[in-house]
Amino acid sequence: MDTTVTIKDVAARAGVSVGTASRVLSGNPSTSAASRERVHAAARELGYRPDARARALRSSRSRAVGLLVSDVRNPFFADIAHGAEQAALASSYVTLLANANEDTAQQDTYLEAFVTQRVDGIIIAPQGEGSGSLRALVRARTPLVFVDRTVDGFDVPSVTADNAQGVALAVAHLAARGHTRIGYIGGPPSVSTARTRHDAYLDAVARHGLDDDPGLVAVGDYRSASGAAAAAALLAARRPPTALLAADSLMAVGALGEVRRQGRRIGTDLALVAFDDIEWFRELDPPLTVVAHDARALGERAMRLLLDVIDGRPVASEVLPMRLVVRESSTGRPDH
Amino acid sequence: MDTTVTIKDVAARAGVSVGTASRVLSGNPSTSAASRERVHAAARELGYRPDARARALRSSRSRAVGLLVSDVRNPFFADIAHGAEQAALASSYVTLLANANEDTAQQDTYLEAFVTQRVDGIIIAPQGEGSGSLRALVRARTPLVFVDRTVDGFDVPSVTADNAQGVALAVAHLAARGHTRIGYIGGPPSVSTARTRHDAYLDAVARHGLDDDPGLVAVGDYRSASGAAAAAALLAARRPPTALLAADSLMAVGALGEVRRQGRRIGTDLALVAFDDIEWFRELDPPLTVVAHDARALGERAMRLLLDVIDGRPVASEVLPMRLVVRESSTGRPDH
DNA sequence: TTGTAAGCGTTATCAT
DNA sequence: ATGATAACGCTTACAA
Repeated sequence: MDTTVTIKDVAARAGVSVGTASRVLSGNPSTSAASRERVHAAARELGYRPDARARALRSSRSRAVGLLVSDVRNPFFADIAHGAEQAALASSYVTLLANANEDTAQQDTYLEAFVTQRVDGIIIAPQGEGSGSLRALVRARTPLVFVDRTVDGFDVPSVTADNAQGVALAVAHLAARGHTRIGYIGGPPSVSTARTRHDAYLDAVARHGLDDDPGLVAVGDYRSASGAAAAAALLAARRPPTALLAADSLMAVGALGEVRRQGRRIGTDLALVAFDDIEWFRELDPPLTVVAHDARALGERAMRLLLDVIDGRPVASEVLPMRLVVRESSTGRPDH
Repeated sequence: MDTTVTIKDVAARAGVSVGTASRVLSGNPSTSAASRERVHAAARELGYRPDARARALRSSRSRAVGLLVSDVRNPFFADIAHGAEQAALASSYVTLLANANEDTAQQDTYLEAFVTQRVDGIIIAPQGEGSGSLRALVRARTPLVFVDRTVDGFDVPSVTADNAQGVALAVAHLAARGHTRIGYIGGPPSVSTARTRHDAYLDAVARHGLDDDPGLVAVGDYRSASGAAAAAALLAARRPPTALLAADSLMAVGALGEVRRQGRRIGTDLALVAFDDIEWFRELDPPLTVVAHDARALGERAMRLLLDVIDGRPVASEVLPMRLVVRESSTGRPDH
């Protein structure tokens, strides 16, 4: 029996009007202790569950927010999602998690779905340049927050990591250990983090007076296979690097595999530093040195920012620090 | 300007009644070519986005489904979520993804949220024994499907993997390579997959006439740290195992780390077989032999099943096969 | 403090 | 095929 209990049933059982029932249930102070008592009792007995959609329709607040990440299967974004979700839950918001799957078309599909669902706001780790749907959202003044990545020309509050600092730390660490030829495996130029990290790499190389051979740079797409390909390209060069810096965890894993297939050993033959601290990176052989950001905090802060925007509070973008975690992949003695 | 375009605006612009506009927009055949033309044009020009909440309120179908996984940060569940989401999208359903975070209380919180949102159905990878909320859902005849795990005493259609077969394959493989003492790192008994796998292990050990020493079994909680602890316990035994079978990917990673810390080498000193094929398992050193299931297919099939239930079509539970992927972690020569 | 009633955006019923 | 109109479950003026 699909007997949905409505507020009407609760009111009837409590012997009050629906108006009173509604006021009690939504915490309106204009209620007597007596009716509060009886309404709550009735609701409990009937197993009443308010209909969020009806509520939203009338009050034009859905208490639902959309979160669009570029790839849920990337542990980094899974952590962001986790952090954001927990923060939303704490403010009794529901999170609709969508997965763009590194695909601009799917990103737009989901943005449309969010609009259709009339979410109160959206957090997005944007793909490439701003799509039409994204532009439309900004024009419609939909509460919006960027997380991890940004898009040029969009005036949207964001929570990002200090990527430039992260790269600087990594390069300084490798330089201090005597490396002068640091190979860089970058991400897709369409993503803001990839651009920032690449620039920071060039900058740090110059500042430390290291080799700025363009052959030391290879570009991937933030996926495992591209990291392997990039590593292969860098190592095949006439004068190969003695250290590798990978701009993303999955590409680092790919590079690791490629190096092993070539019969060389990370940590001793070749140093490796990766972005993103994934839980199991410390379990690899050898454990990986990483430039880490707190992905969970990133998601949490982004959600708080979004709720501020929704409530009309003033907001400012945030940049979270990165830190270097040194493990064996970069401390074995390089063979040069 | 928060100018939300409603169907009323569209109707006015098209010069028809809202009834006609609604019929056109929702594909009702009782419409003339002329009005179809004009309504669609008006909708396009105005940038009309139907309000899913209002639609759901009136039609009592939300075209939204809930998906509750036990841990989004576990790659296995991320893959399930991905598969389910894609299948939902193909039938123009929206997926609300929630994360129980291996916590029964949060599981209930989200189940409540799903009810409040009036989703059309729910897919769940259940925690422990059936909670009150879960029981309430069954009683209310909410369309429900279990994925990966089941709960005893609940008559709910499910999509699971053939865990018994998977364990049998793994044990047969190790037995064929001469191992007689296979250490087993099991999951929490509160989870159905853990129970099934444990039983299958005992069964296979008996069938192959291997050592059934109770000291060869250790129990973890499907998280990395517990895998390390379990491995430590097994290896500290008077007569340690020559091979390890881990009932979960994260515990396998933990075990890997522990073995390395003890200065022993997986593949040569000790064989290791893990459950779940994670993308980067093949990049580990050595690459891991796994018992694999297609997590994405699991999610996809579960979603199809759910949509069948929602539409009142007859359904039957499905069991997907597992397969053994042999890599170096189990093929190095064991030292016995 | 409480009841009454309008209305949120949409679909469904019933005439026409 | 189309137009009025009621209804979905809820919140919120407005009166009382």
